[in-house]
Amino acid sequence: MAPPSKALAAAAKDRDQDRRKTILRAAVEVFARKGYHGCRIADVAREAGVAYGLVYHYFRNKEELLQLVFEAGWGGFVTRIREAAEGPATLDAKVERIFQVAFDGYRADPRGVRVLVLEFARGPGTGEANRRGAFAEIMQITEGMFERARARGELRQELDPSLCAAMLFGAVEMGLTSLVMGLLDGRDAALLARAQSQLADSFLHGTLAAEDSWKQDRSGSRLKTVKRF
Amino acid sequence: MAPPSKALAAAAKDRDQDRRKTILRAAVEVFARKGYHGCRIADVAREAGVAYGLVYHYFRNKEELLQLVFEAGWGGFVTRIREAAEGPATLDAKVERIFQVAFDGYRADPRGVRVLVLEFARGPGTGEANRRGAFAEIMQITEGMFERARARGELRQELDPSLCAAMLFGAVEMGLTSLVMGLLDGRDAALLARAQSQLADSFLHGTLAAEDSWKQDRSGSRLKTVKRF
DNA sequence: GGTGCGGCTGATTCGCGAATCAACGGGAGC
DNA sequence: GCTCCCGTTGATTCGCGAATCAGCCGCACC
Repeated sequence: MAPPSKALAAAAKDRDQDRRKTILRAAVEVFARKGYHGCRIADVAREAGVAYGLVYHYFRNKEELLQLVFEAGWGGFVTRIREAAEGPATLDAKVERIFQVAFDGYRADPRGVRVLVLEFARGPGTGEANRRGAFAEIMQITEGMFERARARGELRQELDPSLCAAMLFGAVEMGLTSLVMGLLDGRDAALLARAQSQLADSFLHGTLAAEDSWKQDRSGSRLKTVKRF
Repeated sequence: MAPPSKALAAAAKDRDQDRRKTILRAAVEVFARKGYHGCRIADVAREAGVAYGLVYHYFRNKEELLQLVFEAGWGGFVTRIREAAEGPATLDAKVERIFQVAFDGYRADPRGVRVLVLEFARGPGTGEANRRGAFAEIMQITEGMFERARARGELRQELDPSLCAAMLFGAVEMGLTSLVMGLLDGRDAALLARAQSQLADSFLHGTLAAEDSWKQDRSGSRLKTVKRF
């Protein structure tokens, strides 16, 4: 064993990290329940079961708390999305994987996703730049994915990759928003799975380049193909 | 002419309404620029060129200001969406019309749309109930549209109308968010038109029931049609 | 048992901004 | 020209909540 003082220091460090985790967890909880602007530091402290002042012992201020919650959740998400988007798989597999990642995130930590969705891209305040950057980053990754797919002929030639990215994340975000707002029941696992696969499927069959006969059906003028019956 | 006192009263009422309009306009401007929480009443007053206290002469408090901005913008939007969704037109015409309505709104008043998009569906605070209700309302209208379309065979049978509604508004909202966040250049009219038509087109060809041969291609198991090449 | 240290506490301070209100002024009516 | 009314003003009040800080335990070490 190491000298007692060392062992103690290590233990202390562990407890320190535990405290940080506890408080961050509490922050997620409270932000999810009342929103960033709708809660007080006191609420976070109470939720964590610690004294008011201790929050300031571990974190500089309220904004840093939000920032860290944000980074923790978003960072993992971006990593997974990047993995999904940059492999050698086909476009449809990648898109399905992206929906999978998003919904798995929700399954694992609905509160955390709630904070990300609700406080995301929110109006000016410290950290706006960060979040705008985070948003831009993921759009860029996805845009790249669509660009490469288009070059390979997997994506319809006439589609703009950046708009595809916008639409993809629109579908993801609104799907999650429906959960977060309670319009869909997030506890119903079957419903979740169904939503995930349907969103991916609907998205894909609108953007995947056709590989068979009906391709020329739409390669012409795309807009205003109004058909009555 | 009416007696002078009557005429004056009318004129006064007009000026009153003008003031209200001016202040509301200023509020939209300031909310768009700094966000609801990021601005002071003083900012609104300065923008409107009136004294601080006058804002309170015309409006009960800051929240009422946001509420009215919200109602003005959202009310018109809902009305137009309802008109679009409830006519006898085909589903694809309706969907195109919905994108048209959303983008026209942006063209007419980007600031107003920015406030709606950024402050919309935001974390708890007064008016949450209102906004959740507004959100639910438009989802419901759209869901109804998809349900009827499905009954008529215009929508793929296996799709859930409420998820279609979520996806549609996801596409709309994220398209507008891209504009609002500056990822797309909102001043480029051609780009706007292109975005509008592409989003509608991509959405439709993923959800419209196929009317010709390739239908059976996808009416079977929808998920995981991974094709390598 | 004493001592010193550091994690922890929460009453206090401080600043900000929403909301108030007493007074002002300019125009209408006499 | 005088007066009264009311839209308008902005200094002031008030409450809230972020951030501070002066100590208070409890524990390790002696």
